[in-house]
Amino acid sequence: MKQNKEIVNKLRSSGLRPTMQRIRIAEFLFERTKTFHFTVENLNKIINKKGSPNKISLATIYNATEAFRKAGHLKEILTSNNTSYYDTNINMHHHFYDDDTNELTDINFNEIELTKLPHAPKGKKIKACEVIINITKL
Amino acid sequence: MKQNKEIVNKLRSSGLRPTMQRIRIAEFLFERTKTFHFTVENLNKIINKKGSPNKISLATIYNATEAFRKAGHLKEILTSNNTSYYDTNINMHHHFYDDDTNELTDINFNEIELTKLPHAPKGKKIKACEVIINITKL
DNA sequence: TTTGATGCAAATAGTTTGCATTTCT
DNA sequence: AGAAATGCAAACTATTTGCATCAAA
Repeated sequence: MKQNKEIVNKLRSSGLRPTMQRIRIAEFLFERTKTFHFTVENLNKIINKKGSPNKISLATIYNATEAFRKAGHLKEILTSNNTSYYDTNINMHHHFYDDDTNELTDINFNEIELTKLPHAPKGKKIKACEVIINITKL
Repeated sequence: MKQNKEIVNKLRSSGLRPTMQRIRIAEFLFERTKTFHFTVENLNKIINKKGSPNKISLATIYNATEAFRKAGHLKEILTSNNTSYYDTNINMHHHFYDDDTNELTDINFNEIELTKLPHAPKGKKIKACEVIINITKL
């Protein structure tokens, strides 16, 4: 098996066994400079595209994606349709949501300033905070 | 059929035929002072709870909810799970989303202050702006 | 060697669709 | 009458689960 030290360490240090499948998926997702938005179905098509060596089962792709999300390597994106979207950009950032086309676009976190936030209800703590700006055509 | 003038007018003035089913659903959703958050499945259970006179089919509840949303009487709330949530409060406001229980709670508009916003992409205008604060147990 | 991960298929959840029937205008 | 809405079941899509097998620690 090809040993990609960096990826193996990334997995290992998040408590994930570096299996062949996870390594392959992680290489695809994390060895890139530009942010990548995807659904599991997308990822499956790409990973298992014709000519790929060994197929990775869809269930495993779901598992790996979920494991990466739990480990903080992926962020789940809010949408109004019933499909989970993931984002390789785990930094805090916000989105434009186009009401006409249902498309999401990133907004850098420093383009928005939140100066007042409520307290979390008792027994709870704030984990994340996202702003969604709905846009429509003029 | 019981004739609820106010509800009938509300439907009629949004171009929706005031059918028995729509009137019953609309009465339940809109004749209240407190905001109500729901999924179609929730709404179905409530509308068709034991003892209810005539059953309204699930498909009709989906249709009516979507019709009300299109007419601007309901707002769809973005979440990261794969279920559509609706809100009877169509005014601009924000939400806590409890990652543990999947529950939504309103945050008054004035409890959050946004002091800096990006410009809308060209050809688009900002229509609304919402903040979702994810919370978890301590 | 034991713990966790994978693969497959079957199950489930949420939502949509097709079509005959009914209701509104 | 004509258009639109309803009800039901079947279809569909995204996701999860059960379980036997397999790989990593």
